[in-house]
Amino acid sequence: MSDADPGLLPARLGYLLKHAHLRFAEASAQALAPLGIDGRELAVLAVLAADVPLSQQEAAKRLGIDRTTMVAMVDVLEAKGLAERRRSPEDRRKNIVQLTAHGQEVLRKAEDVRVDAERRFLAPLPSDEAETLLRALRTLAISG
Amino acid sequence: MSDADPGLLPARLGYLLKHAHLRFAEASAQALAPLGIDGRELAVLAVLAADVPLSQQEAAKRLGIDRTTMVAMVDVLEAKGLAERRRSPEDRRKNIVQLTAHGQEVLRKAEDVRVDAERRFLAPLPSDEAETLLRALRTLAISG
DNA sequence: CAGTGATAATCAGCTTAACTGATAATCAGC
DNA sequence: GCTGATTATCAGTTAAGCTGATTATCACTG
Repeated sequence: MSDADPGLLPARLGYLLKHAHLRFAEASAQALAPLGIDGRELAVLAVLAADVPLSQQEAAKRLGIDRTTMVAMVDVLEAKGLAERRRSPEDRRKNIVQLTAHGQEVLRKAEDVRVDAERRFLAPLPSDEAETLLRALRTLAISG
Repeated sequence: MSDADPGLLPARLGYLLKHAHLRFAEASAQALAPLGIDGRELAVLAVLAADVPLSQQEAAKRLGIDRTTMVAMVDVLEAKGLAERRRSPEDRRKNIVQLTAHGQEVLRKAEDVRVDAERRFLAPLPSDEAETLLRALRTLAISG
């Protein structure tokens, strides 16, 4: 979606949140493209890298995404050789999903890329304003 | 999409922007529901209420949405009796879209509802923080 | 004033990201 | 060993947006 003419819209909170997100998502996607993943895949990789190995449904819950969406995400991560399913020995209904060595490597690089993309995206703001933005978003996004 | 467990995610800008937007969109949709419109329709109504009458494509540009999306939006607004198409006398390719009396009435009420929904959504923030948030979002969303 | 190219609205169809609901395998408790 | 819950999966649906083609109209050029 392209950007609107400036007019009455900049006053609308919904518009601002939506377009700030769209802009960041685009910047982030561009930055991650050389690594062959997108922002959603990075988020899944990061969650799967938790100290404790997670089943698909546990990982989905941590990410706030649907169980069926997680199936598709793991499908693509597996196809890219970044993660692997294996049946849990204790509960054979569960798939434990773990990063491959390659997946860990990509995650490491991708986190650097993400941090840098966030820094660049926030660069137009004075640093105290950027901090306040993050704090406010945390309040609003996380059961605020 | 439901919310995630708090964990490493709150640090991620993309996650915060996305979920802040989702939360507000939901609150806004609920608040507007009694008026029979959603946030996108309200935005279109507001743009169409501009002093100068607009063609579909002009309105679409101001909103930053696609021309074909605007066709569908005007379809539903017309079906709800909130707006009307008429051929422009000067350029018969263009549809001038104008609010009906009912559309203006709904717009007036809906703007009050929106302002109130924004106020309530931002209520968890100290007021200086809310102001900074809006300023920062404006910078980031509008060609920042 | 006929012909050519651009522009406005529309339509059909595609894409993406999410969802719901159903199914098969497995587990836990009685 | 049954019965009911839970896991992953699949099929199909929804929503918002897009692209590309079509039709009508306009503006310009010769």
